[in-house]
Amino acid sequence: MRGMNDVLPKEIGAWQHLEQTARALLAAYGYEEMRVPLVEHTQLFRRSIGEHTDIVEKEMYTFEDVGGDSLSLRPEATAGIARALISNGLLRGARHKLWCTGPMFRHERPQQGRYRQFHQIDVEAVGFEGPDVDAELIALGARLWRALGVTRVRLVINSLGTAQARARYREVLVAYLRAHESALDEDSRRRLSGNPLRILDSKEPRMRPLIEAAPLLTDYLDEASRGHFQALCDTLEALGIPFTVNPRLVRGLDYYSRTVFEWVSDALGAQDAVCSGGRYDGLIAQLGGEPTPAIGFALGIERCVALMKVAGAAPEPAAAELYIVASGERAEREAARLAEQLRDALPGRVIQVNLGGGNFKTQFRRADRSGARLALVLGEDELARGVAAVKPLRREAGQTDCALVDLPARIGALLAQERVAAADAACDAQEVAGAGSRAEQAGRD
RNA sequence: GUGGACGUAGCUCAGCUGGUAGAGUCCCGGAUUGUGAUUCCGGCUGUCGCGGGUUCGAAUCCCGUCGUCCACCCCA
Repeated sequence: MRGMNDVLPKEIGAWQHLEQTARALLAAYGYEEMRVPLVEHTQLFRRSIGEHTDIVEKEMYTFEDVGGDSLSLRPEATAGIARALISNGLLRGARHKLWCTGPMFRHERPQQGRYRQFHQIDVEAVGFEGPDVDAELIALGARLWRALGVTRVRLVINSLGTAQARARYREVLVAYLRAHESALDEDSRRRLSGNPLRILDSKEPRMRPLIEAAPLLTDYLDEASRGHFQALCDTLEALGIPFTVNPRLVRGLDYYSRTVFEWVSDALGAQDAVCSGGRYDGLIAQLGGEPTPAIGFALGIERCVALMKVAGAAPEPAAAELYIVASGERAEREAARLAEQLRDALPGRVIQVNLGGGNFKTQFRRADRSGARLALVLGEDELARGVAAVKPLRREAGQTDCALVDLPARIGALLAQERVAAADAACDAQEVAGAGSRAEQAGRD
């Protein structure tokens, strides 16, 4: 399927590392996981995201179910979460810190970092009005990058003000753009009536001078929004989180108000936003719930994984630690028994027993490819003597016999030792690589 | 939705102005009948993306289609 990807075992390590890191961090900030359906009534998205947005106009997977209802695969998570809070009666002045993860669907032309089925981690703080929570969400993002070792991201923020302030600005902007209508490109002319603020985001070089001379939303903010934004900036500075204010950052979903932000990277090609969001103080009321302020963001998992790869922070899949080689019917049965015994004694260790027979050559080849640091050898000789041979596979050392009854303790100790050796080797390798890149850097300077 | 590049072995790719497909790697076997990773020797693998057209003859030229990638657009 176009734009739909398989995540293979080779890459799943990065996904799991991201998910586990985020899960732990979110729990530590007091956010609770929730899950909502992949499918909602089409109307929910039309009303929340906005009729004139590209997402609703041309990117939704919409279909009629057997009962005749128009349903859509969710193109984003916030609408579904807002709906869930309303329909489960969870508002009534309550406050919620929530998160959710899963696939989203948009029918776009795929390119780097943009897929038709993509995955997000979505974080929402509902019922919080002040700028303190805006700063907390951004701090959470900053901490996630640090925890993942992702470095090539920077924070861009802006304030859209209240709906009223934005409406006022919109009139001014449209008037300005109409006055220069002949200078607008085709896309911008189309957006003039539907979504004029998005014109400010245009990458068309011809449009640059016009956009730069346009009136700024910042100058039309209401006092309360201005204060809110200033407080956010002050808090970010106090937290030592660098940011830039981009008065032309507008976001493409209609429900945003006041604070909007994006974490962008120069390492992702044209799709440079890894994580972005903003405040949506009016959305819940608009969907029929009690007026409740809220803010949230979505992190693109595929894009984040790409950044982890760039940073060399994407872990390899876990290698085997012990591989059990056995030759002969009796030895194979004994190997299966020993493997289970070792799994009891050493939970968490990756123990693979040779499956499907094969001569010693074949089995040792498999042992090598499994990445195991130790091989346990069980043949007729060993069986007759009541021992198994233990052979290190990753360093020069002879194999030694070990009585079967002593195996759990012995293997446990040896694997611990091997782990230390592996960590040392990795450390050395990193130092060498580090020295290399430092040298390169010096060379460039 | 628009534009551009590209689809040849499991993978990375070569294949000239049309003459019926090749390298490296991987995998398998042997050297070594109880020992991997190295070395040497031998071997397997193809609807040349798919469909049509031009031609005596198409991987090669033309058209269509599907897919991948990149950019516009949009956004995570």
